[in-house]
Amino acid sequence: MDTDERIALAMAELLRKQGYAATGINQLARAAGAPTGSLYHHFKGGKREIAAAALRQTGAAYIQLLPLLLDAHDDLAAGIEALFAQAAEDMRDTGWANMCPVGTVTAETADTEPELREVAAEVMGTWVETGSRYFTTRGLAETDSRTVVFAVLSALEGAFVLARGLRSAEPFHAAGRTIKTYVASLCTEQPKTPTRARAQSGKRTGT
Amino acid sequence: MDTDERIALAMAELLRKQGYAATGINQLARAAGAPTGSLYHHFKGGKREIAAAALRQTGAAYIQLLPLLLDAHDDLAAGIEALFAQAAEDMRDTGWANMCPVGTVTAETADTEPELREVAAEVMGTWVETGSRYFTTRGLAETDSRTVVFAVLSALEGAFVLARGLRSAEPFHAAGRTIKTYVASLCTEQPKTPTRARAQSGKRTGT
DNA sequence: GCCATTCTAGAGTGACCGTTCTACCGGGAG
DNA sequence: CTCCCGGTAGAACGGTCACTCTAGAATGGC
Repeated sequence: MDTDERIALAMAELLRKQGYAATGINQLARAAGAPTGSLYHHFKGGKREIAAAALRQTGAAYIQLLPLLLDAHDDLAAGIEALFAQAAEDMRDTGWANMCPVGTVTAETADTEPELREVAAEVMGTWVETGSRYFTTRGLAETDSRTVVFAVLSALEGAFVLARGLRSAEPFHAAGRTIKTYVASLCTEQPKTPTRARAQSGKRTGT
Repeated sequence: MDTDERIALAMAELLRKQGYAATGINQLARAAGAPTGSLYHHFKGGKREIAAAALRQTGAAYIQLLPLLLDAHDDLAAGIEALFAQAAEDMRDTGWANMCPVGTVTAETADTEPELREVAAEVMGTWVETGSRYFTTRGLAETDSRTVVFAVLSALEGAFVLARGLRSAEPFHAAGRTIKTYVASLCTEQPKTPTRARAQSGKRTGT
């Protein structure tokens, strides 16, 4: 694996566990198996640039999970509920540590580190864009797709926080059930096309 | 105002803007208008104890908003949508800075500061308990109340993060609409047949 | 062989961290 | 008056911070 990637990956791991301010460069160096000097050789911008790279890397990886998990379900609403159940399981398996670094970093640095906030906004923007495009391919109207992806992301990020604090999977299940109901209500509103059994995905029209 | 309260209030303000690790004792002393020594006189536990007090204070204040905002609406579902709209407005008015300190601190310290995580869990616990009790008085079944309060809290905390990063109120509106639909479905549904193709008995505004 | 470049390695630097310490102030009790 | 004490004030302390600097090892072209 590329050294840059290894550093960014280690940073992402630390960010989601303890946030940006609490993560030290020396701690990162230890975690990444690289001396301090190497960190600054690969990322001349220092801690901030490493964090930015970590956010971008994580953001790209996370959004891929959406079609990966949802394509397995013909019923979109049920798929979304399963997605939340999966997130809950991951969270529990990692000892309630598996926060999303983008959320953590955004919450603590939006006012103090403008560059990181912009990177976070960029990542979230791709989430919304990619996600709403996917939901459109699953038969939702464009405005509904956007609403659903915002609802899913908000509920996920929030459930991460609640679950992390309470050490309970309940937030995920509640959020999943809620959005499942909403998506189901959208599907029944348009009895035109049943839209069932469709497996094609990944094909995207240029923007 | 009591000095202890003033310190905790200033801490809460800093926590929700920049989190726990990035908030220094000297910065807090400046913000609270008290010298370092006074801080340690009032809170022998230092930074951690002040943060704990801030979380408890904020938590108690926040949960009071729930009945305060929802009692104004006869229609519970509409009230919840209004609650999210209100949160969006506050967020925008404060320059997208108005995070919930409980969420921020939980996200960044759950693994590194066990005492703070426990305080956060205690606060969230009272939110769930108080909130579900309130929803029960509004006519929801007990299990539904619990689901709704978890969904509302998750969506709110998540929308804070998304909105803070994107500087947009859209997450709040999407989350509000979703939960409104869910609550409406709880109020109107007593279906004997699981037919989904049929329109629900209640009226639904398209939006 | 040579040299330049890339990357590793970690000691060094000044600034700031949370915390502790000492000094000081106002006022009630004797 | 003196003594005490809750509270104010900020200097001092050891430690850690992000970052820089210098030196050495590895690599590729000639």
